[in-house]
Amino acid sequence: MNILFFATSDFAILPLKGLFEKKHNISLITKPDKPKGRGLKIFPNPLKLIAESLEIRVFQSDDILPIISQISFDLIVVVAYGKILPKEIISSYNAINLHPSLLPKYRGASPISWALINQEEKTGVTIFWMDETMDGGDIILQREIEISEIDDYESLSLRLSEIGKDALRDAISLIEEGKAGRKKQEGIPTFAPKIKEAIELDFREENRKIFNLIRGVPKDPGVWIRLYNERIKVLKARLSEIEGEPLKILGKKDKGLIIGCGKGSIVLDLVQKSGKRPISGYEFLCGVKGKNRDSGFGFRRSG
RNA sequence: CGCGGGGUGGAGCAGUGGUAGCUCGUUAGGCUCAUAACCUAAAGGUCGCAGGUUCAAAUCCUGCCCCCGCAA
Repeated sequence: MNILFFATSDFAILPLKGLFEKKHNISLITKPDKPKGRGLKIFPNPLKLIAESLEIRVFQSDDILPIISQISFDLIVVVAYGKILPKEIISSYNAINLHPSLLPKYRGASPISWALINQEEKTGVTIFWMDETMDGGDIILQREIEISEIDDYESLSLRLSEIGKDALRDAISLIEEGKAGRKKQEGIPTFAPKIKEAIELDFREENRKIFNLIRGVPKDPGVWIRLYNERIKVLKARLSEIEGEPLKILGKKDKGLIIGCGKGSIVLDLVQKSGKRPISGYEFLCGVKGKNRDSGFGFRRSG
């Protein structure tokens, strides 16, 4: 099948490879490389690099209408493209979308994060026919997976990307065989807006709630706390049942630091100060001790 | 030229011109009650690299390399 593949983020890498392995004839349309990061340099789009290594045709432009008119294809496939497709395209061609949630739950840009933040027990992927609504089209198929205690944004993204790859291949097979259905979305839609800014954690909250934010928000933009007047990014953490005052250091577990919450506590396994590389909670404590040696912070022996 | 922080013994940090320190770890010993938090002692550093200023530089100046936070 001749497929016009719209995708931009890493989430689409496996699905793209999956279609390639199925010998589909693919053309990739991806967003242009823009200056980003420190120094505003231009970094190559990883998806583009992979497509090029597979000798897939790549088109990079925001102005897609002229591109489409010069390509012949049977189906549009959209996976984490990062832009809304023009209505005239959706209404003129068959277009399907791979979305990492069990629609109609978590329509929008950050379904994986919000499933974790809201402590869902399961999530999944949906392949649906695109229409003018946002993620509201009729469903071809869905696949479910369980969310585990140790899942974080990265691990869940990877797993969803893996089953998304299979689901997409199966959906396209169904379309080729003329067996692809159109099932209306059932249930109350919920929305998963993009998380644009780093989130400051409030340790007066219950540990569970804090933990869900730490695991659910992607590293960019990430979550942080203020400790000893420094902005500390929290990269990895676990739940702990030890009780204590919010933000108080209660102990050490492995290399992590146990911090009290409004209820229960959290083990900070990996943190990062501004301008520094990531370190364990324990390493963080070593430096703090030196700096606050005389300022009465709570690491001194209580006798 | 988007804004900014940093490279100091194994780890995390302090130290802004005059004998290189802290916490942890390590090693040896003591004690044995110790959620990270007992006591004593020891080992361990060409202070990112190269030049310069100075009687004297981790500390000031110049160039280079490397790491990172924010913002977009």
